[in-house]
Amino acid sequence: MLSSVAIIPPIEDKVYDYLKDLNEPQRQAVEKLEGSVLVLAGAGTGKTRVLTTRVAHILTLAKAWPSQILAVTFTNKASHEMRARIAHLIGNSAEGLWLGTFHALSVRILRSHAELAGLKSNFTILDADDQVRLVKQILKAENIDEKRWPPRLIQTIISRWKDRGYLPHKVPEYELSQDSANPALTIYKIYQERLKTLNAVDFGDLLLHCITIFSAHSDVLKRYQQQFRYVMVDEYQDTNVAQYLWLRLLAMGHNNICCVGDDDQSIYGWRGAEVANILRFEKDFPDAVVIRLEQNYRSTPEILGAAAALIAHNKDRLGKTLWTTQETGEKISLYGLWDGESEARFVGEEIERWQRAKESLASMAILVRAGHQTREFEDRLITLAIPYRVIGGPKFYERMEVRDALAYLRLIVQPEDSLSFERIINTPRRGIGNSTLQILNQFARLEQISLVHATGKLLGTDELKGAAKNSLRRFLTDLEHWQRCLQTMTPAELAQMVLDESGYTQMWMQDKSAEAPGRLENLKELVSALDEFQSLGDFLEHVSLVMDNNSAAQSEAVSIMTLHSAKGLEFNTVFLAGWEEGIFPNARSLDAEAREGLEEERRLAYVGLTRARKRVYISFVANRRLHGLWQSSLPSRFIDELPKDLVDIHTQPGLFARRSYEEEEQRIKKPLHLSSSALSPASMPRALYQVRDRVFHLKFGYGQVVEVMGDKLEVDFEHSGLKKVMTSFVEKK
DNA sequence: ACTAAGGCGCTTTTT
DNA sequence: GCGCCTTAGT
Repeated sequence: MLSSVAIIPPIEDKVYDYLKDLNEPQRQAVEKLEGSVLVLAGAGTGKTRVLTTRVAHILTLAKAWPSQILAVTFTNKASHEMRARIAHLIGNSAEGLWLGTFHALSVRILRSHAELAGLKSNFTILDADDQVRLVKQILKAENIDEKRWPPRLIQTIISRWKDRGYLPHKVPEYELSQDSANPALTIYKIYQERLKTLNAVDFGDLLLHCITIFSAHSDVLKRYQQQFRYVMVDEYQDTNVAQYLWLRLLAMGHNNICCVGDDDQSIYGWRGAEVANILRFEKDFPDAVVIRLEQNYRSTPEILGAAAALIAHNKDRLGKTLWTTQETGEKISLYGLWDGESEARFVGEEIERWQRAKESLASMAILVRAGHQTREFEDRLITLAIPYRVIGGPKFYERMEVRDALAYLRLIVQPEDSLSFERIINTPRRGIGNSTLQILNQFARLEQISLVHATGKLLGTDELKGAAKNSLRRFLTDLEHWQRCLQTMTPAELAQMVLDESGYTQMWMQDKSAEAPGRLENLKELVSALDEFQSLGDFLEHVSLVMDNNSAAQSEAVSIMTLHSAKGLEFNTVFLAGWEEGIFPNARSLDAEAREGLEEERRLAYVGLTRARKRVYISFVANRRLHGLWQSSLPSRFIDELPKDLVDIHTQPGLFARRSYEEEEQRIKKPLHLSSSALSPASMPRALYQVRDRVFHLKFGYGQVVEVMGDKLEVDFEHSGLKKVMTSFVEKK
């Protein structure tokens, strides 16, 4: 397992060149190799550079072999980037590094000790979609009302528990007290059992199984602890508890751990990330040294000043102040507009303006809070014939036809994978309907065997009737045939054959819909992607872990994406659109845990601002169509948090003349903003409200009318409780 | 077993 | 406004 690659002896006068290019704190972070180090790296301060240089430094000083370095990232993209940059610094002597995402590294460990977790080493990795389907099955089997307990919700609860390191028997009491009827824990237990029979794991399990193995088998743990002399972690603010535990266990041997992160850019709390991990670092690692990287190499002083003032409103932060030697630049441009359409038109015009000024389209980005907001901008850019790309859209491996094809392949490699069986047993149509599937499922459950196995057994009985029986027999014969070909054919050949023989290709060829040609195209692409792999197994693992977006960098195009996907990127010109209360900060983030939610939204705003090198536009509108209904909206409170002297306001005073958000709430009776004018779509004839009506409010979210008092309503909001609101601020749903 | 129509819900997303 | 998912109807 240890790499046998020799370290190339350093050429004396070239050795430390890489240190000369670093600023003082960066150099400290690179040279402080022993003990625990937390590098607080603000946006644009060169954190990737520090990490890669550090790895290079360890290897150059021959402090460790590549295989003794564990470098963990959060995304595949980041780990590829890091690998490339290390290779650039020191050449191929970096081969053998344990560099990858938490999940990829966990798979590597888990495959070699699968039996200790009750798995076979060819286990499948389920994605979120598979998980939901599994939960759904369990809900059905347990006769639990799917309306009351949506599978999606249960899946999220289970995943959050896993994020925090809770196996079913470890879920603490207080987690359950909320609703005594909450079936999540019951489902969780069954879910884990089902995973075992499926010889499958979900993403959370990858970490948890490792932790369990390490805790139960000290010899295994010790081996890894001795191996990893130096541990490095990128984006530490995004780690969850399970990842923290995993790291601690592995780093405890030599106690040389270096975590790089930025608490101000922690935006994945809703996914289980714990800012607390970074806030507590000094307590968790007692001898810890904290190094702050505060010199920013990206943005103008105006942008940094605005970002700093904004983020200063957060309480839970370690605090740092970004500075730059850059010359004065442009102020933040703030635009208030009438509605979403005019906002899109405005952004389009500015893009054209900068394009004429010889700015590259690729250096511009439109950042929005939620995915659905991209559409208005897409529409506009299409009419203007400005090339654009939407980042983070539907991914190749998430497309229906690709998932179907993968299900076939997974079933061949791992016949226990009953989820895949169910997915494709009637795709294309084979006359296997719900009733047949029910019989199979019942039998499989009873006998504790896989669906494939159950099908085989049932074919020898009279349980199954004519047509269904025949096509099932046919399917099993095909499957066996394909399995035999595993040895003799290349993965690509096999896949092509499977798609043809199963009738799947034909199914799409006969389909007259507009998407069909594209789907066939995708299937072709899938087959050709297989060419690069030695075995089907290798490929399937690649797919489940490395859901690479593969959006080949089309050169000249404006980027449109959510603020979340923008983290880590930078652009000359950044348009921050839709800065309105309820949208950004988003209403749903506010109601759950008001302060934490708001602070995370503010960090998102901070991430947005700090993406820009030269200039930032912020825009908000007075009227927005949301869920098909017109809503009047207030400018985001974040706008008030920007220093007035760094902002150019291009807006009628009426649209912006507002002191503070709280004041506005008080004065809600005579709102100043334009939407109260008679021309506003929001003031068009309004539905009369009745008790028990379901309503939506931009700030408070969804709720039910409790009392109607003229133009005021008392509403019981789902997350914010009882509130009195004006009818003009809610919409009937 | 399959299709068409109606209801509901609706932030962010990587692994 | 739209897409997904369930249900009812053939």
